[in-house]
Amino acid sequence: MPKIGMEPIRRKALTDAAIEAIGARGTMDVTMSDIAGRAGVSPALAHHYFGSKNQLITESVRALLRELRHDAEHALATARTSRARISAVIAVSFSEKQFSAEVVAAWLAFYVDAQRAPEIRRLLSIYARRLHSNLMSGLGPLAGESDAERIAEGAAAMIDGLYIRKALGTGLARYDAVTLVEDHIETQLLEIQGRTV
Amino acid sequence: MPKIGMEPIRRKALTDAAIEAIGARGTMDVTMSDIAGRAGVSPALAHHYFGSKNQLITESVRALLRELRHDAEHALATARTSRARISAVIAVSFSEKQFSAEVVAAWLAFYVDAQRAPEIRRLLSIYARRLHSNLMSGLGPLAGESDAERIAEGAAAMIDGLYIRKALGTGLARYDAVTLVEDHIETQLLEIQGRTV
DNA sequence: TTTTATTGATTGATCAATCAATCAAGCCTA
DNA sequence: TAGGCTTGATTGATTGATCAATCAATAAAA
Repeated sequence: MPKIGMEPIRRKALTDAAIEAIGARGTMDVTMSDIAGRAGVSPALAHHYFGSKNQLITESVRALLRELRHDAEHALATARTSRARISAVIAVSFSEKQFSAEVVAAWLAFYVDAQRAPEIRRLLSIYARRLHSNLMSGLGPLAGESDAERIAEGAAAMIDGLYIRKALGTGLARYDAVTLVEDHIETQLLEIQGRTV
Repeated sequence: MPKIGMEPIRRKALTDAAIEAIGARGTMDVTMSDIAGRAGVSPALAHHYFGSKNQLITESVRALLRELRHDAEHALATARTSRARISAVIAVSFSEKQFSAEVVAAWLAFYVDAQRAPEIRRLLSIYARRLHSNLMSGLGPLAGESDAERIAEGAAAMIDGLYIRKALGTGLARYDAVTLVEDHIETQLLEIQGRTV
């Protein structure tokens, strides 16, 4: 059984399993046993590779963020206009993968864990800044500095809020969520035009 | 020491202490010891009055929501116009008390706990519906049915999102948060007027 | 003396973390 | 190329700490 070069395979399986477990329970309090079981290994092996539960969790968040960044970069790369960039950012935020009940639940759990673990907080702050700057990359050319900032801030808050509501089960469907954010931005941009024309 | 009629006093002290403890740690994993200590009693007494940790937590959420409803009702009662009703709802959501780091952290922790405890989920759903209907009480007279619904949905999501960001420490100040939501609603209402006039 | 308030001590369960032991692959050397 | 040596992979069992929950006991009203 023991083949060489297992490390990267096990690490990936374990971080995936951690997000899966946290998403399924909707809470941070999953056991190493549960996570390891989902990854098909013993709890002891998880400790062997990650040293502690905390480090496994941190690596899992890092992996989730990496994936999200990858998706965002890809979506932005294929957008031709500023307006299209904005829509791309929104579409990624509400993509099937990211807006699933499981991932949203894990996401929310991580937000709470950030209160305790500074490294998690740091990672989530990076996500918040990235969402903001991605929105700004589309809004910048379409509005003045302060207007763009304000619109981005509102849109980002709305996106996060729609996530929470999804986690609670009272949330909107993906399509409606996208429409709501798009409408907010569209209306704000229209109002700016009306002001200058 | 043992005086008669202590029960209501202890219950209040314990639910207050629970929110305080959860807010301070930013997590649901506070011990009965910690909560009881803050209330100045022994852990055993907390069990005596509430039966279990779960019930104490549930009662604490109920108390928090009761307070929020009370504030909202009071603010709405003194609002003269529809527009003032909207502002009143926003003002309560971002009142000094509700938007403090501690309460926001507790709030977020409860959202996560809702995944596990159906009763908590039920209570938070009630809050979400109430926020929505409070907003609608002001928006209803100012816009058509479907427009009002849409604007309320967006505003509610934005409010929740601003809460999350506050919890993460990257959030806006109270004044800026209020301004952002007010601006969203104002701009949406203007756009509707422009459409019909 | 019955009832209410209150606690210290104990129990039992749950877990993260550690450790010693096993097992198989490559690798070196005679 | 056969036989040992090393190293990475893996686990079962154990430890130690933490807590919720229980209980028996005490103390003061009424």
